[in-house]
Amino acid sequence: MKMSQLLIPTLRDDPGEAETVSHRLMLRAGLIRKVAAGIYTYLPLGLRVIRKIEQIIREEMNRAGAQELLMPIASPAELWKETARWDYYGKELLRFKDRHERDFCLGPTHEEVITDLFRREVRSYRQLPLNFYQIQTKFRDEIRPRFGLMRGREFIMKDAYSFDLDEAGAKVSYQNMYDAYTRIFTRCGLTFRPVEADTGLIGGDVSHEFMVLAETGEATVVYSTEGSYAANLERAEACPPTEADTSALLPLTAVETPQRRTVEEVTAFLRVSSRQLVKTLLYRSGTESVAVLIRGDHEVNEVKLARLLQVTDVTLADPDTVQRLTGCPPGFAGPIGLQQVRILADRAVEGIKNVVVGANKADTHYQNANVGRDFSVEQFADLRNVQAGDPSSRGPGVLTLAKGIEVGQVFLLGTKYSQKMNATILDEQGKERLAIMGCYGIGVGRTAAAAIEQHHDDKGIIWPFPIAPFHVHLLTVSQSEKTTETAARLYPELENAGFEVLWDDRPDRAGVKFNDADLIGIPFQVVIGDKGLADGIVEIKIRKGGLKSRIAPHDLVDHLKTLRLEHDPSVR
RNA sequence: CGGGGCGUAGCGCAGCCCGGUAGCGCGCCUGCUUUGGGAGCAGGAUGUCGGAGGUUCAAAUCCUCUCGCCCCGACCA
Repeated sequence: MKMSQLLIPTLRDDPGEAETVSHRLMLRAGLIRKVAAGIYTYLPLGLRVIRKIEQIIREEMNRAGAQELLMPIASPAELWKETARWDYYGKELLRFKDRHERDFCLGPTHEEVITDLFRREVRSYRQLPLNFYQIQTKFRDEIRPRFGLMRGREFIMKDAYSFDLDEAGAKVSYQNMYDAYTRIFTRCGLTFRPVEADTGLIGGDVSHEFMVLAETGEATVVYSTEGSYAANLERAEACPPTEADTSALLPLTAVETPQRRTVEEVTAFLRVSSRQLVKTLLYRSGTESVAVLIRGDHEVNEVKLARLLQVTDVTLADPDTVQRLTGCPPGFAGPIGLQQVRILADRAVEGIKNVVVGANKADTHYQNANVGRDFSVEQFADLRNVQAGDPSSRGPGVLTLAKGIEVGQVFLLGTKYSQKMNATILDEQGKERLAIMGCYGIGVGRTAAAAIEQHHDDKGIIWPFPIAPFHVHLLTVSQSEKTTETAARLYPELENAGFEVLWDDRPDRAGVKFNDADLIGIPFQVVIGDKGLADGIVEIKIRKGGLKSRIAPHDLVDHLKTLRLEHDPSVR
């Protein structure tokens, strides 16, 4: 295509609204424009990238035996009420009424709609397994959309749903999708890592997230230095302490700790290690309050706590609630004499002796408090975030933390939706059985953003070949007839050889074209100008690495074909 | 939801404190020259100064309300 005829509004200055690399470059390279917070138009160049990623997804989903369909964006409240997610989903679900005052929402995900389809249309186990997918616009009214396509409110998602007769079959379907995702992200040129994940609002039993490792990632990934264990921090299991504290129990003593509230202040004041302090945090979930005991150098993992309590979320109690439950202001809560609430504790608290705890009295702590002797704990559980250097809970090695962008997630749902919506099928004995489901999502725009996060330099984007908007950026750097004629001859030759070519035929100066080309990041740049033609050559620059070579025009196509073998895995 | 910041030409910004009727750079349009890493000269167009209300002879500027956007946080006692 000719650049003079495409809307590619590149920007010379960084737009003020963008901070992260991918957001900035997507705006500067003319891929997207914002319409409202978290809502974007995909410009021609951006859409080509999106379509490339979608195509890879389609090919791999089809190869995995999934079938494509397309569900509506708007869905009626009735379906969501069947699963109770009409209430559960909260403000993220964008609701509206039609002209008859009937409730609708914009689909943030499509378990309800697909399960409804399934229960109406599928009767027999003979039709299973089934896997449906769509690539479609989703809407989630996020609390804080940010970073361009990374966390939008409206975004393109590939979602797939599998239906099996039994657990074993569902596991095969799950693994099948796991493998397809691995192929998809590999083909997109991403460095990623599948990690064990929490299931959140979608629900279910088993889940993995596909994380692209990048500093700007919003998720924290935990992985073992030597073993294969990897998990989202929300999920990562902490090992119980291995060494038991064998110290003799010392007598409990109350000490004054005026104005010392935080772990730092109290431990500094009492000159003890933060490992010798046990903090008492009060949490609320719905109507219930619980106290959580955690070692001073650890952090509570609220996802783990919520799962233990079997609720969707927990929040730290506000100061008034703390005052009411403990009789003291925040900073001095402790387990000794604490009434009215259940006391839960992280496993790391179980074996330590002679600890510092709050005294439930302003400006006072206890020293040498001991579990069993001075207070009791209803249940010990894994309730903390793992830390770098902790031993891996499975396999060898210690844990390392890194930031990651979640580009895909797979869930084994079990019967969560089929049960609520009564999606049954007849088995060999003619008995009705609930379908076992799985669901599988990929953020298409986020995948593009993640690719930029991983592949860029200070000049601009460096697209991996398979998802680049074009393969070859043809730059004519003179306006002479000779140059134009050469380009006009090479352009169709390249296209006939299977290259997608963007020809910068604009009457701008060379510098402008070079800078735009580097910004846009098409893998191969071909420079045609009078200087080169006088020597009988055109120039090739590989965007990644910047390697330049000079080549006779009639050898260009063959040479690029050879280069493509190196850069495009799909032609290997 | 809480905190902070920002809304002035397509983009990046100045002007605001101290009121006097809007400016700079880039981009855009015309012409000439130039033409291999963001050209030069000359001429030109473009703003309801986010919106509403108020104060004033006079408001981008002061006051009140409101909308939008960006960033951080959402309580670790």
